[in-house]
Amino acid sequence: MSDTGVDMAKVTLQSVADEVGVSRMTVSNAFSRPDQLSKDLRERILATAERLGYSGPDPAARALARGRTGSVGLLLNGPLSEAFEDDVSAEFVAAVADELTRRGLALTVLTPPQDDGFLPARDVAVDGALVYTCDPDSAGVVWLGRRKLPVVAVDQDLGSDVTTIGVDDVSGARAGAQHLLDLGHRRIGVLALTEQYALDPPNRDRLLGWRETLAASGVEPVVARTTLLPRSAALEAATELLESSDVTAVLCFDDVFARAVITAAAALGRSVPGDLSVVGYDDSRVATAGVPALTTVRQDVTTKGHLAAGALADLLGGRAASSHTLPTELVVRDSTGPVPAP
Amino acid sequence: MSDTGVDMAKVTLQSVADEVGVSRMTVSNAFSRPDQLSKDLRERILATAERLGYSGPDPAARALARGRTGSVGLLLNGPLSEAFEDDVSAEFVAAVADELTRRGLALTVLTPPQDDGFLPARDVAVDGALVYTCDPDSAGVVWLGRRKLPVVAVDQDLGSDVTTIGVDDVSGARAGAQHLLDLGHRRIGVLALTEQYALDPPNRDRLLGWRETLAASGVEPVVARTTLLPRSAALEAATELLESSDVTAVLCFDDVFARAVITAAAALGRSVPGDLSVVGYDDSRVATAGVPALTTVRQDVTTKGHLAAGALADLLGGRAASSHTLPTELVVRDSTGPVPAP
DNA sequence: TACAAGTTCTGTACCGGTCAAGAAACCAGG
DNA sequence: CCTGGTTTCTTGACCGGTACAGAACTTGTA
Repeated sequence: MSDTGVDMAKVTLQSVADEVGVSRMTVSNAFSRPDQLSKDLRERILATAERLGYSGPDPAARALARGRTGSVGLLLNGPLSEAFEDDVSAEFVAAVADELTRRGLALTVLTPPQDDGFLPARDVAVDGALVYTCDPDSAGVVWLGRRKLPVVAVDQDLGSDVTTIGVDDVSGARAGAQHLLDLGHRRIGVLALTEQYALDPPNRDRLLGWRETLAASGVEPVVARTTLLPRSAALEAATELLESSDVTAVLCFDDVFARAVITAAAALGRSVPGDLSVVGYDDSRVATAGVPALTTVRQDVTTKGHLAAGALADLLGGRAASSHTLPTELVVRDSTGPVPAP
Repeated sequence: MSDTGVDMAKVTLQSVADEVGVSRMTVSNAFSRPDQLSKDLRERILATAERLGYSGPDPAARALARGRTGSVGLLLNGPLSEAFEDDVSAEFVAAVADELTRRGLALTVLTPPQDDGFLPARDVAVDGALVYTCDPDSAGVVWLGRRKLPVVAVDQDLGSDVTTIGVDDVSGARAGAQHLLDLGHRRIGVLALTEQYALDPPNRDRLLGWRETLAASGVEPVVARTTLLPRSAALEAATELLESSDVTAVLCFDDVFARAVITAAAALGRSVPGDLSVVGYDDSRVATAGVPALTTVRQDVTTKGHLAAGALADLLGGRAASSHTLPTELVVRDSTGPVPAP
């Protein structure tokens, strides 16, 4: 009966089964559980399927029947541009995707809702999700909770019952601050994220670490705040910080901000590290890409991504997943030096 | 009967319906088509659902019943690291995700297969896919075809029946080459991707544009090849190019390579643009981030992403989608200058 | 030779929704 | 009071598979 091969009507498991003359279940097994039928019959079924233009079990139907989709969500806050255009986030996403693939899972980006009634965190089929520095009260996080999906939190706290992968930012920040103190700096500036990120753990913890350590030496930092985007914002904030205060060193939320401070300093005729010391954070690409190479606090973002993806995969596989706090390490390069002579 | 609110047994549409005393379909409408029932009843249903801990229709089941998942795939080649850690790709992905969200769609990254039998392009439920510079013969592309999914090709050719969003790289490359010729350069080097990317349209077209234009003036370029990763590869290739030839200018596949050439030149005691002219491509962040600012060929990656996502969304919505070839524009900055005196 | 232990394949019961058409109640106009 | 158009809710079929418990045949083995 079957003719051309590429057909007009929809080709389903059933149609292949009818054509071969076996039960639907057997065809299903031919695709999904090869050990359940004879090699001979299986090949016959696969050949017929090929001829009929059947491309294998429909993923959506399979997802419903099996109860899992083969894809996990990644919940990000803010505009995607922030996540993808930032070196550190991008590296994290890449690491997550790599590890997930290795575990047999795809990655679905659960974008924050925009205009209409479509809310990925509520409406897209995923087996679980990674929550990356999101507001715990945001719609996305709340819906994932309602759906009772397995979740792994990254760089944030979602409660003690949620597996969490984090970085010891407080220690990292402390090390950076102590480094400046050791070099003799006492008038120290800080370039952090705006209040809007007050609860964002990285921002909060780094600020905390700096403040604690500086306070222990009786230093009260001059705090300037800015946003990740637009990129020009950091430069403006840095310029203002340098113009309005007489700090001899600046601790920055990340390496990009550190570069902005260096650029701003240069524009004001001050050189780094001669006239001003600058400490970055992350040890991302830009830390070593420019001149001078940045003194910064290194965190292993790729490992963070691997661990997070692995933990979620474990959870989905019914295995236990443990939380981790990754260490940080001060890397001293060329952007910091002793206090300039008065 | 219902007690605590958070229940043990699975809560389905049916259980909510039973509790309220209406048909299952009515509950479905309460969530998916509010205009199909009285406001009063709808509120009662929603309240009951809330109390029972029902978080709305199951996405997987809905996907099967409706025939669409609400998510589209993005097929990338090579390791994800290449896609996400490259500024240009990252910007593209961000633009795609932004536009998709606006259109009520989520984005699923269809990673290339690794070890086991899991192949996202075949096994993950999506409504359509974006194919971004992939080998047309790769498993991923082939499976998307078998599944007869709506597809939009980006920066590559998948046949005339496939909607394609591309960039006029040939013209862009021509402009870059002509610029060097106009400055008087005759010994010109080229830093392209390795043969493995021979069929990659951007690489192919840029090479073509350079060659054509240079040939028209009787110039045969010195071709060096390298890979995107590891990043150090470009620096090595650039160094070798400069050491083994006496080119006075180099045309680069992208801005990152251009920076590598400049760094290599500096290490060899040659300054840009005094001793050597360098032309980048893309006008990405690194083009203006360092010194000197790069003369480069600008392409609008964000628009490319918006167009691609929009075209796919149109296709899924049953609308026609048209192909586009985006223009390029030579941006002359500080990395090119006249031929140095002999 | 006969019984426990594989293989192979089949039946039936879901998975949790949505669609399209129909029935019941409601309302206005003639 | 009857007719036709709405609004509101229900009915049955279907989306395209998978899980699990047998049934029918082979085998190994005592």
